[in-house]
Amino acid sequence: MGAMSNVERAVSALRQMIFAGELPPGSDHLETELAEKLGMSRTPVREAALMLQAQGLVEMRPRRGIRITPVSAADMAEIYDILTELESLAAARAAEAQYSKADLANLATAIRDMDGALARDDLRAWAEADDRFHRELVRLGRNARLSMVVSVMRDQVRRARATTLFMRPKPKQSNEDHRVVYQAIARGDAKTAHDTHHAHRQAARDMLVALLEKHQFHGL
Amino acid sequence: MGAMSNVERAVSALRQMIFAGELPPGSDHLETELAEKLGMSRTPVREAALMLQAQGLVEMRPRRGIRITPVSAADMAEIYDILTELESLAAARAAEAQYSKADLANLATAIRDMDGALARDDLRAWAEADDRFHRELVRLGRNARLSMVVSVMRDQVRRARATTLFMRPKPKQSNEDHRVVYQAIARGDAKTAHDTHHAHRQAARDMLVALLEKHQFHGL
DNA sequence: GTATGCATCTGTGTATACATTAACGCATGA
DNA sequence: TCATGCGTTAATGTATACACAGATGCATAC
Repeated sequence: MGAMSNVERAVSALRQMIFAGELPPGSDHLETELAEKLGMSRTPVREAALMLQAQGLVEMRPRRGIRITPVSAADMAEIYDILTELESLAAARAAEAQYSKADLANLATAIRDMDGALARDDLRAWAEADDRFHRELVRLGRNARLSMVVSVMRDQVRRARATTLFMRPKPKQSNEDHRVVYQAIARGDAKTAHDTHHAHRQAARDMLVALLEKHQFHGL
Repeated sequence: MGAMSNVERAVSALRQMIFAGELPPGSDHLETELAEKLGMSRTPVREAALMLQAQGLVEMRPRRGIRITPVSAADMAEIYDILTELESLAAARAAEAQYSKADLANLATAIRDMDGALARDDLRAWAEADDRFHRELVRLGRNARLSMVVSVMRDQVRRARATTLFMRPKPKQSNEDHRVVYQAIARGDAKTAHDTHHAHRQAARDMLVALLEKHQFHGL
């Protein structure tokens, strides 16, 4: 049943609290404090923090506590640059892999869901489906390490998105792009898949960074 | 003096032992065993292992010990794909940054050192200077996260290189490429810097993967 | 000879204790 | 008022203890 160690529990709990904003960016938390809150001893909390530190979600500073890493607009630019390159590579590789329509079903579904969510003005559902599309795209690229790096970066993006989702223009062009990428992959056109996705991400990057800078979220 | 924690000591010591082949890929080691060898208790060893695990150098499997991650030819292909994309981006960004000749001194030195090493047939010195060139290139790209990801990937490459260095053809084209990249950066030509470096890395990838497959280093 | 179950044993996951050392406040002096 | 130094306090880094669970080997049954 409880086939889950305390370390794993601590990792999920801390992640959730960070994404929910319960542990705000820039805030410090003592190991003892978190241990008590999670109902376990310091040891698993420390190990969990170590893992989250490796993913850039927290920083452990001796005697100052575990700090929830703040993410500035400049940081987000860095992150998006990496995402752009790696996801585009994944798109190209996916196109080269000669997938069948069936293999691409998840992609198609995600696109449809985004359309639906957009029609209903349901931005949360849109964001969820968008995430799903990008995750699936990377998976199809068949590079386990790339997937891991991307997922770490995406975690950071998600933190920023929580606050910017309702400030940004409606993602209309976005779905056009997804469709082009999908079709390019379906017909094995690696260059188009790559370049379209690259432009897609770069546009998202510029929009988001501008938004963050404008609203001076210099350390969210 | 000893302003270095046991965890830090354990991390360096383990890294060194891994790179030196003293802890061979695929081998398992109990926490107690390593703790004794390093002259400390299990706690810092565990924490060090956790960090190295996040970098993909070891895997901790309950009750089976700490395994030194083996790297197959397929793994190396994955790793090089990531390196190729991210380093090329760094090259492009470096070109955009309008660096002065003085800023690029380290690059120039590395290239000169490679020339010298090649003339003396000193492959070790060549590899060291090559590493230096690539590290500096990434640094000039000014993306801290990218630098970290690349450095993790490069650690893996280094492990494979140790065994393949003396099997590969003399890296002659290599230095031509470096020179072109350098000049492109110097004159602010991002596209040439990017594309040249991209091709450079891809060629290295293909050569190395072929070499590894041929010699059936299926888990070194 | 092979499969199945059980007992043993050992390594890990976690809690806890403790020494160290950096941060903080206060007092002292300029 | 502000800087400097010292003592106190408290958080961490590390060691250690211990319970649990999974692996291993053996015995037994088929």
